[in-house]
Amino acid sequence: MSSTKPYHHGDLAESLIQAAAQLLSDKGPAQISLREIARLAGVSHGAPAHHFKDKTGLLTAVAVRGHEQLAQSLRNSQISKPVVSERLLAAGTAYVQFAVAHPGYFSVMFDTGLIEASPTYVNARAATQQVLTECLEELAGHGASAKNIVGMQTALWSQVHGFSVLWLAGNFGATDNDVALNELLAEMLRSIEPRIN
Amino acid sequence: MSSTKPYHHGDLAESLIQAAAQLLSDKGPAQISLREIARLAGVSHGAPAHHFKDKTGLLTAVAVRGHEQLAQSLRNSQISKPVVSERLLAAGTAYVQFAVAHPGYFSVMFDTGLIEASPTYVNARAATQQVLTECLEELAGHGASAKNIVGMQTALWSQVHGFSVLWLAGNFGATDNDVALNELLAEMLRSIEPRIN
DNA sequence: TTACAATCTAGACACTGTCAAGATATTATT
DNA sequence: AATAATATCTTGACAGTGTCTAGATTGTAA
Repeated sequence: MSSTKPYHHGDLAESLIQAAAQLLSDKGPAQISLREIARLAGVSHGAPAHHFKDKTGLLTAVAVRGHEQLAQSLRNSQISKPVVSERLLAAGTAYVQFAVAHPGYFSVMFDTGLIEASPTYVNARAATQQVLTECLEELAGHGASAKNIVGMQTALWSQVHGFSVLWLAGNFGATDNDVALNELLAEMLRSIEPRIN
Repeated sequence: MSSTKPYHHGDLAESLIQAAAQLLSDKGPAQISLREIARLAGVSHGAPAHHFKDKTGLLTAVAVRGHEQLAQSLRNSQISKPVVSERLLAAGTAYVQFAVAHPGYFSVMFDTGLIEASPTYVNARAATQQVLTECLEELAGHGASAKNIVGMQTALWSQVHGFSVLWLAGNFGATDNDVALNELLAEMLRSIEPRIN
């Protein structure tokens, strides 16, 4: 029986990313340590160094993973919504729902003080932004100018990002009330409309 | 001449808040230590404990100070703008300009992982929110319902907060280009309009 | 003047991130 | 198949951190 764990882990890099995401979700970026992540993954405190340059490197990998998942969520949100205005609402809702469902990932995905602007990260972040851009570009056929698109993407992105941050920080009341969240979010997204000029 | 510094500092609490704000602005919340703040204030590493419970307590005091200043900036932004739509634009611009001008304060003002939800802090944060509410309430006389006000405040706050966060994180390009900031911000605020229903 | 309290220093502790050296396992080469 | 080279992981060390305790210094009030 003696199932002593092997000296080599198998897929430690992946385990570390998942352990980090778990702890980030539980305690937030300010309360986690690299050594605790290693303990949760079942390895010694020095092991992570062979897969990630340092703590920042690991958190950057977590951020990249988060962006990949967020971009995918945004893409999926579009498919079943043929109407443009509905599509914007669906994408915005998907953005916020991702942030609330994965606060661990979300907490590092845009924090330049915790992560590193590596090419991989910059690309992953740009991919997320690209989905939002595509989402807005369809409005061009409805009278919006190219310059107007920039302002509207900035508006949509800022709005759903700000809502996510403020919600997670408890500025809109209890953070675990999904019904209240969806109501307030819909209320917010309904309270404005794109101005085509 | 021997101007040896006195054993008692004089106003250490205030000096610690300012030293913390300085370092927060320079290096961000993740890279600062309580001991370094104490060194910058010219006292030993144990001194802060007599004025703030712990590191979280000091950062909370910084957050309170930040909210006081932001609320004041928002109030000042309203006075010279009699037209409602202009007033919203002025308040939103003031919010973002505060965030960019005082990134140290802004970095802790909404971070529940770094600060403590003390009554003082909650009150200071509520005061900021109250200014935004007053800003929107004037719209009620122009056809907006009370329920609609909630959505619109959420929209305005989320938008300017999200813009601030995304800008500071470098998602809109260089973070030190004030001209580009004001252009993009105006473009964003112009790209939507309140929907009165 | 003398207690008393407030303020600050100094030392200790466990914990952190990172580095270097060594142990163990896998892969490549012959 | 035997051996060399590489990748992976452990262990120990180091300075730095937050926080606690005890003691030194100063201000205040009786």
